Amino acid sequence: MGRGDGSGRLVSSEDADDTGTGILHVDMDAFYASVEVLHDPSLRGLPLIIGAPDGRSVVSSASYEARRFGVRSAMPVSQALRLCPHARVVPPDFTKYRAASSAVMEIFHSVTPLVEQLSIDEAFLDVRGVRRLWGTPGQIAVLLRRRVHDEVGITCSVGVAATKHIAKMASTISKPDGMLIVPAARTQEFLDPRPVGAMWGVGPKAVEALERRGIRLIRDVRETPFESLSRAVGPALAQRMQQLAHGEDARPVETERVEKSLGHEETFDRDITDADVLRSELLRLGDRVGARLRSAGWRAGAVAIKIRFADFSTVSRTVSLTEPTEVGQRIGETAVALFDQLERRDPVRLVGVRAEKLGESGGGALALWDDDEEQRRLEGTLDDARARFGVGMITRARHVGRGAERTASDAPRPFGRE
DNA sequence: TCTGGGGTCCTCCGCCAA
DNA sequence: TCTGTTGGCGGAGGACCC
Repeated sequence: MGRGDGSGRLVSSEDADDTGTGILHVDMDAFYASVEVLHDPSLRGLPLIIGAPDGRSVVSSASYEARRFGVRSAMPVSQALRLCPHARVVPPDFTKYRAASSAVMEIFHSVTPLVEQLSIDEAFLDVRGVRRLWGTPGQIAVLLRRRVHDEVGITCSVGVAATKHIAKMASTISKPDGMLIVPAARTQEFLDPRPVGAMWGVGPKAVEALERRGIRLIRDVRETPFESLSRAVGPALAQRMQQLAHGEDARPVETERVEKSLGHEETFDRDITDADVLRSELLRLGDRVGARLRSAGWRAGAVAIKIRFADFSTVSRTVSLTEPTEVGQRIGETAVALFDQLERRDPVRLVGVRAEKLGESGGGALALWDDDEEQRRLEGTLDDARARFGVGMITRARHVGRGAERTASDAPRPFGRE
């Protein structure tokens, strides 16, 4: 499968066994920093921090030279500079990054139409249908890495596996500038010894909750009864984790993405107490949101604001609009109205405005109840639930949350007052 | 010591209607 | 008319991702 290089990094040889694979996850290495080096070769080999040099900025990206000093993404720039005082701080330039990203994505699309761009610097590729053209998944990974290097000038890491989740984990482990192939038959062997936090969607809070119950490795997740896992992290995450821990991940590579919300937020250099300043800021953000809605070609069904106070506590308020809109002024005025309803008037460090498509945010979880004959009529829901949880486990189920499919109306009302 | 910005998804709660 | 139950849905907040 791969060999370690002593740093925890694991890579495969170019001709490693790739039986049963077909999904690639490609991730650029220290993307923003690499693009900056591309534009200014004198930066090569230096510890680089991408982030605004002043104010309350955090690290957007750091070169591997800076990472050696403990610098990490999302760390305040001031803290990063204490760790690595001689680092060069470069303000981010997204125009450059988007151009480099487009060039990379173009290479991917020249190999397969099944490309799912996850973010500016990573993508999934389904290469199962293009073997005749380009070779096995492992050979395609080698080809892509070479082309990204030769044609764009940066390095990337590639995970090759049978599913998206394993491919994603593999690319992370192979970083930087590596490739890791996990043949389908060795999926479980790959997963079992890894920490739960290596799973996609399991963050620090979930790790903490799991470790309190002695669940540290993916093997532990597999061997823990669903009920225990569910008590630790909730039913939705527990279900997903158990499937992933068994190597099950049927999610296809999705080439199209429908956005559900868009917004802007801004942190002030200094905390603001003047409500009029905050109101004009909300109006300005509303205008920007409106402009983006118009270019995206959809209208807001709801408007949300986010206010973060000096103590970092955050409140949000949302309101559905009677008439969907893409007019910035209307969005801004709605945001101001929401703000004026807040009672708290502490100093504010951040304000944000977001437009939502109605009925497409919020929950959608599957919840479980005790036995109830009536609910058995909801065949579709039960079948769906059985498929997710295993046969015989479900006696009663429903979907809850906004945007979820309606199921309860299929059953007779208990008190017959339609 | 200080914690960005742009998103998605999940959980919980309260209100309302049937 | 009142009360209890259920389900839908809006909203708030938080976890997580890059």
